[in-house]
Amino acid sequence: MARGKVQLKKIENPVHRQVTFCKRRTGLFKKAKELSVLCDAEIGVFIHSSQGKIFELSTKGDMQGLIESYMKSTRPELIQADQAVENQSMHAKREINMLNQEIDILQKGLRYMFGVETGTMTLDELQVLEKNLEIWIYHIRSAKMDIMFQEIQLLRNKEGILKAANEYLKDKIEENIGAFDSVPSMTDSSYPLTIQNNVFQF
Amino acid sequence: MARGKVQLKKIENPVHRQVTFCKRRTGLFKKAKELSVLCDAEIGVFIHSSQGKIFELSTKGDMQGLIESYMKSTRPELIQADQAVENQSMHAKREINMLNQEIDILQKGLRYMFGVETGTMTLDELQVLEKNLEIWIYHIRSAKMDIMFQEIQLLRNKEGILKAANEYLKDKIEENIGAFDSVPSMTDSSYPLTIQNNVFQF
DNA sequence: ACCTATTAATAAAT
DNA sequence: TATTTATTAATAGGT
Repeated sequence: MARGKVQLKKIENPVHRQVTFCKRRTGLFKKAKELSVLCDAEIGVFIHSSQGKIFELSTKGDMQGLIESYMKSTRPELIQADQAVENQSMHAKREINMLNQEIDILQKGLRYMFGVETGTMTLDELQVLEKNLEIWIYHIRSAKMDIMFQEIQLLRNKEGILKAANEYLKDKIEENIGAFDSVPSMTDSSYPLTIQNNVFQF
Repeated sequence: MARGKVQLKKIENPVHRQVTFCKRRTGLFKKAKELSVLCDAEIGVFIHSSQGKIFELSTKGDMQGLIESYMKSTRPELIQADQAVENQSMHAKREINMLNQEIDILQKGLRYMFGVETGTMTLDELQVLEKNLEIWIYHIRSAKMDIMFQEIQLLRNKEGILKAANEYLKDKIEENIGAFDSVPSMTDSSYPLTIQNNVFQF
């Protein structure tokens, strides 16, 4: 637009190029500002020059905010990813806390077990520990009782089944006395004569 | 720039404004592209129209990359913050791993102490555990006894010292009966009449 | 969307 | 880098 058309290709003369860059950059920014004002738009422009310099214009506030709102409207998934990372971080911290607590408990338990602590423990602490152990023993005895009771029930059931089987067999034998060909074969397992091994695995 | 100057203020007529927006936006992008080609620059432009639409131009690759390199050169601290978050995340994961390993070890130790898995214990295992706990309680009671015995000894010693002090004082008084000027002064602390408080802190 | 009178931008010279 | 000026490019308003 002046004293000769310009070819749309890189200006080879570096001085010439630098001058044009400066002028047109100013012009571009001016145009951007005009457009922003005339049409009530928010515009961000950034230019990386071939010499590594950066020039920027943002018509509303700072470029950062403009970029952010640009990102929000064009790449919402990035924002979500960011939030996901933060959530992950929070979750990790909570998990670390939980694990540390668990370790505390386990360490305390081990120290108790090894008796390492009894040397440096006060009378009161030993008292508390003794109490805890007594409670623990109480729970263990309860568990033992439960198991034993279950086993007794199981044995009673087995006893009932066996008795019924015996009754059945006795009846059969009486029914068929003197008629050997109608005795039930051994492959008839409706009433088991043997108890599965695992029944006795207490 | 044609058929009359333009005032540098928002165009009130919406139709007119929209037309101008369209024309000048095209012009701005064209100028940006020209500048990019002529002067070998990388340019990013984004426009938020008043109607909420977004128009963008990036002369090299996609806007995302342009924004990223823009961020890198203008706000390196943001990139660092980002890396810090990632480092934190990595670190948290490593810490969780370490803690989990520690828990494994501790659990193994506990299991070893009990000689069993705590989850599904059999009657026999419970029996062993109960025995262990009883032994443990026995040790704790021994420790308690030791402490109490030591305290009794301490008290006996204190008693001895006090008795000796009393004897000494009695002798002194008898020695010096009727000669009040030679009674030991209260500042003489060779034989304490008072016992330090902490002696009684059992 | 196209036309064109007019303004704005700017290339080259200084 | 700033100014000048001849020239081109952009575009406001009308169709």
